[in-house]
Amino acid sequence: MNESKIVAGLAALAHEHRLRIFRLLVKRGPTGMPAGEIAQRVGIGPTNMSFHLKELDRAGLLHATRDGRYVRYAVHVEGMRRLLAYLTEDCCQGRPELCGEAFAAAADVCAASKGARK
Amino acid sequence: MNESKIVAGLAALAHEHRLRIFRLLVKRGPTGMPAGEIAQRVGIGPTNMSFHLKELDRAGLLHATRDGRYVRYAVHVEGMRRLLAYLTEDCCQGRPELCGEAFAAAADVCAASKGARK
DNA sequence: TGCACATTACAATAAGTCTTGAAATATTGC
DNA sequence: GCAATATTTCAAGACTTATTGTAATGTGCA
Repeated sequence: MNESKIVAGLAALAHEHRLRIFRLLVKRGPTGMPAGEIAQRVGIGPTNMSFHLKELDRAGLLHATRDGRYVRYAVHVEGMRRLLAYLTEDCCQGRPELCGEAFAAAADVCAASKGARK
Repeated sequence: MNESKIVAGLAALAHEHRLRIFRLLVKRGPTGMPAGEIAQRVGIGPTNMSFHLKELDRAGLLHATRDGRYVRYAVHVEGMRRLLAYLTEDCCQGRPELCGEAFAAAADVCAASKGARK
């Protein structure tokens, strides 16, 4: 995975409105939500919303599909996964005895989300 | 966890040099590394390095400890964990049947890192 | 076709971030 | 105390990003 793509993904999320958009769509799941409804919930104008959605799309974190006169946006899960993976990759030189319990908490977060799936 | 702290954390990582610094220190583990050595490996000057380390520190992703005439920087694991947790929180309205296998991959990444610990 | 609604593109201004060098601070060993 | 090394602070300039209004595009329906 390309470093600059990861930077783009992080930069896309590093904004109050875009983070809210992203989390809203993470919660919503693959159904997604039309741009206008997102704008209403996040509380910003349509021009500004379009700008931010484009940023998230370009970063590979959302994808857009036209649905009649609406455009629905939904989370792009694979893009999200890559981001999380990149940040934790090769922790402690691959020798976990060096970090001990350091990453246990991080692992547990994800284990919990996995548990919630079934 | 405060939204603006998460934004600060993501913004801190959303930069080529800072992402390299962070990953370098994730790989290194809790031992950390002196600022000068980080600068050398990442290939930027000391002034600029100090600027970026301060950003990561302020965002709660690193912590600094003085070690003689050096200052060692190491990953702040709890800050990192909060960031990852926030992004995946409440996926699919807590009803995983909505996203199906969507987040399995993300969970597996972390499960793998957990597996690597023992 | 023509009107209404949803979204995007463009342009301008405002605001924030990155990089650099020179100077300041902290620590060690003589 | 003084010189050497490590790191940080400060200030200036270049660069990038966010916001806003207005205009354009795309779609559905009468």
